[in-house]
Amino acid sequence: MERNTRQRQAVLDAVERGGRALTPPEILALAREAVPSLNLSTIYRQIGTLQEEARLVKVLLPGQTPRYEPVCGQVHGDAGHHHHHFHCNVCDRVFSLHACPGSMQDLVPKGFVVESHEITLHGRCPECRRGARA
Amino acid sequence: MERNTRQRQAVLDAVERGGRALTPPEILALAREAVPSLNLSTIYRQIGTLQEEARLVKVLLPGQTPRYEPVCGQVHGDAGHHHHHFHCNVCDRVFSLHACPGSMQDLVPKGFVVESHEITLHGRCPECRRGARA
DNA sequence: GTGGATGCAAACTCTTTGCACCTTG
DNA sequence: CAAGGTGCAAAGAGTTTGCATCCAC
Repeated sequence: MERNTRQRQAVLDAVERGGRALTPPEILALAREAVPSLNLSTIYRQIGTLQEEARLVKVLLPGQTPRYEPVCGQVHGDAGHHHHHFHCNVCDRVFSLHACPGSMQDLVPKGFVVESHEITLHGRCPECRRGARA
Repeated sequence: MERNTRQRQAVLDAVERGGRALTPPEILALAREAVPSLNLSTIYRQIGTLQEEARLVKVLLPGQTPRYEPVCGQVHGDAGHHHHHFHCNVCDRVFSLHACPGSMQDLVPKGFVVESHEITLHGRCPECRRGARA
């Protein structure tokens, strides 16, 4: 599963051009600019294989449909670089953050062992900060 | 929408007896001990009204189906007390945490405004800390 | 007795799968 | 030319809704 089809290239381009975590329908819309016949199931299948190849990461935010972002969108080339996300309450877009407060071991009562953590921030992105877009 | 039906009582009891955040099917299973005819759609409807009455909170963890916990399971009686959750990687149970690191505004680049945050910790609960249960 | 609640089944949304056709290597 | 990929449509999982019946007040 790594044939270089127009569809595969369109999906990769879309995810990279997006510059942020995209939902499958968002990827479809972007990728259709290159390949109008593109189908949602192809998106899902490519998402699957691209994840296996570690070229894409699934971004899960509480209560939201899964999104996907390219692995090498950041400064560090190492796959799966630890980071968190910001969700804009207005435009519903998701942005990657590069800061992390570090260990959360002090948040838990005695006896619990923290192995990992996820932080999601919600608020307004720069674009939506002004301009009272509902 | 606050009639005291057997079904409503069974759902409330189930959620309180659970002692932790439960999924709709888990609530159904527990509540059926009292009312065997109980239907999943009734669970969902009661979940809805109990949330409106602030007797239940929806607990959303990244990539997990929604769970629900009673509002007054904690020390503070005030509804909707801000808290976070710990997910045990071994037994898959979810525990409430009462600590919070506070504002996360310093995690975001300039221009972003943080209005709220969610933190999910993953690891091992005291019970699963030893005893190599898969 | 009346209006809200329930149970069942159908509708919906999101994702996955089966299958015939098409394309890459 | 063969293996794998694509598009379409149908199947699944989880949640919601329409509707006739039932029951708490």
